Amino acid sequence: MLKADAQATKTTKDRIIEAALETLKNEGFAGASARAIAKRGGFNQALIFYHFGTVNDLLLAALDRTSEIRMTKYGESVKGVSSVGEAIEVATNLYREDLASGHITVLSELIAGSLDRPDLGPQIVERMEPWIDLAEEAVGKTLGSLIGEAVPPRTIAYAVVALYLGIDMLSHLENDDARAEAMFEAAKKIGLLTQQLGVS
Amino acid sequence: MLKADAQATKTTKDRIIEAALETLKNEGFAGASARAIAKRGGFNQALIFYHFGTVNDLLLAALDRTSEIRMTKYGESVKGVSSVGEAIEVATNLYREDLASGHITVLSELIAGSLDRPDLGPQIVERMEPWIDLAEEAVGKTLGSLIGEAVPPRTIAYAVVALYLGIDMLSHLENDDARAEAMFEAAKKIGLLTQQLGVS
Amino acid sequence: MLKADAQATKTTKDRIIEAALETLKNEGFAGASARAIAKRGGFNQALIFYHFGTVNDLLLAALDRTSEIRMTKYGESVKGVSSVGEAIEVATNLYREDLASGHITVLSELIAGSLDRPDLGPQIVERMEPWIDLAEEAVGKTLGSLIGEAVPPRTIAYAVVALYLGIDMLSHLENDDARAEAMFEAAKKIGLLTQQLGVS
Amino acid sequence: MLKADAQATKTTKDRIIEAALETLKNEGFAGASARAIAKRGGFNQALIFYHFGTVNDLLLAALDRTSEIRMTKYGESVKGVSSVGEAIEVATNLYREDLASGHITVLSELIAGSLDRPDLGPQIVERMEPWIDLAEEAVGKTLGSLIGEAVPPRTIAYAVVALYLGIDMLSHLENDDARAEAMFEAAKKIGLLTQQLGVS
DNA sequence: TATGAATGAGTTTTCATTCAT
DNA sequence: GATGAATGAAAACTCATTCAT
Repeated sequence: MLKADAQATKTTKDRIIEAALETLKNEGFAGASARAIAKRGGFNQALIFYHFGTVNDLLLAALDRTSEIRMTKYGESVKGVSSVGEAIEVATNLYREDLASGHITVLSELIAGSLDRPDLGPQIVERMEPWIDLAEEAVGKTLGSLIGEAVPPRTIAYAVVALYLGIDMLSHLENDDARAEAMFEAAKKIGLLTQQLGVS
Repeated sequence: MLKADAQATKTTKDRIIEAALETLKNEGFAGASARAIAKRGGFNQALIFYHFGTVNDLLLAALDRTSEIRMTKYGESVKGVSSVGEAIEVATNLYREDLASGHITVLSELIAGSLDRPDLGPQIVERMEPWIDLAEEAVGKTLGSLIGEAVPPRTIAYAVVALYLGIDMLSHLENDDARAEAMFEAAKKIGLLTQQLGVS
Repeated sequence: MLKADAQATKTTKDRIIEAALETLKNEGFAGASARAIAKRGGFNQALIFYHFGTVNDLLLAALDRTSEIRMTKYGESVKGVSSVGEAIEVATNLYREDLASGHITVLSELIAGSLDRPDLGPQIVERMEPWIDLAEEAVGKTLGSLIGEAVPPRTIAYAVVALYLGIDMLSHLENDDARAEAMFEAAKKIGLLTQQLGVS
Repeated sequence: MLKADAQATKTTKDRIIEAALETLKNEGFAGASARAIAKRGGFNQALIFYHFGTVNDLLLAALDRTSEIRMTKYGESVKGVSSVGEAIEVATNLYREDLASGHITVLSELIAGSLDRPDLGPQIVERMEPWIDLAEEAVGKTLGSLIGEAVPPRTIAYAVVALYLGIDMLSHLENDDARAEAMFEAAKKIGLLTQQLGVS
């Protein structure tokens, strides 16, 4: 197997994964059938099964891809954070990117779909862990002693992730990110307040 | 048609709606086919189309039913709230009921499914408005001037709803409400802190 | 449900079963797909699943049908048998009918197919029992003391059934029943011989 | 191409044929797809088409292989036979080997499958001839004048082959060779009887 | 009001086979 | 010789929906 071959393989798998991601973002879990994905990607349905075995496995591969990309960006962004204000700014920017790219939508659609396909559940949980770890790290960095003592950072991280999911769903539902923007603006203000008060 | 007939009709519609809710809770949007609903409810598939026209319309009727029930409880609970601490306690209790009853799951499944069936979207939005109104009312009652001036109550209400959705999804995904409980416990502590600090 | 309804139902199921039998006879187990059966019968594929659930279940229903018809004829024919000569004549006639009607072919195709679909096996075994019982009865009636003491009638019955299966397969394979006829002729002669010798 | 190459080729062809035989024995004709065979043998699907052109041709090659092996053993065993008793003993032993090795199963699965793939039929017939010849030879050696005059040995040979096929199918169907054993025991007794009576 | 029957398009997945390398 | 990739057709089965009764 030459390098050219390997690249060709990767390219096809990539095309399939990308088509799966696009389908998930645009038609949701219930619309992400092999046929729909193949049509969107312009390739033969059977290729999905050749390369991924089952639709479920393709969907998980798509989640992996999306997580990986997201994780890289998140990791970089979190590094420089040290205050609540910065954290909120970073979170806002990341969220905007996520909303635009559809990363969270993919996640929320898969979570919703996991009710119908129970074997998806544990695999999604597994793939979310590093993300929550990262959120926890960021929270730990910025949270002062007062709250930090009262509330474990991991719990806050979890709440942040939950909030992200919820905001993304509502934004998609309303086809409008005005409310999301309002929330981030509010978060900014609250962040400033807490800093002034010295709470954090 | 006598009253008895009308009641019989209502009873059948009720059975169908209940079966739809159960199916939505247990198998998700992707699993809520006419066949699956009819099987769960023990009635003929065709009844769904006779009474509701399409599966989509049944699903919306189910959302109506669930919203109505929830709204009644929420309205009652919100009445007596006047402090942040009380609000958090009430919210915690309501959430526990919601998680147990599956109300929010129905909602989040429908929101996720609305990507695949775009005509669902606006109708869900419409049905969510009163709920957000209620949350806004509760927030307005408890939020002090400081934050209240900085952040519109409706935005906070929106965030609360988003958080609810997200927590419910994660709890279902992990098949474990430990983290949700930890969040509510944390909220309680933060509520106490803010009261002590006089922020709210 | 009126009688007309019941009959209409029965008629459709009948048509499906008959199409399945024809397909099994003409295209074998490997060719008896839902599509092929529906095409032969001139009805919608989905009807098979509506009425029988799975293709396997339809195939078993077809075996039931064929067994039932065969059993009736066999039962009548066996009644009047008392000597080896008569038994062989009856067996010859029955075999000719079976070959013409394809009854045994259906059976042998299903047995062959049961290797691929293991759950078919036990259900075929079950359906064969009464047939072996009948053969045993016939053997018991005609076998004299000499052989009868040495060999249990059921074993001979089993051998007869096995021979039937084998002859049918070979006749179909060669698309020629000359050899089967030669065998029955030979059986006749041997029967006469044994009678002359007083063996049976 | 060197001898080493030729051998390598032969080895691969052998591996494919062996995998085909195993698949036929374990999953039947309907389960003997290129994919299933390749998986069982641990080689690439495409090799089947490279070496044999079509799946059908591989299946026939497998039949050739099995026939060849069987023929060698049968030929050796038949040589020493001279009485009915010996013949039955030899036949019993050969059958036991066949059942264990699956030789007859391969044959009966292909015969059953030939209904679906008519071009298989004549080729199987062709491959069976030498086997029937051998059975005829054995029958000729042991059958006395009395029956021998009345019934052509070839007809008896044919019946023996048919019986073998039928017994093998039933044994596989029931997953139990008790009845086959009972038959051979019975054959032994009948053989003794005929010898005592001087029939053969 | 209710239901069993029916259907055409859809679902996931496997099929035999080809092809470029 | 061998292989990974690719494909169009076919597999079993389900979908939402309609219709006659």
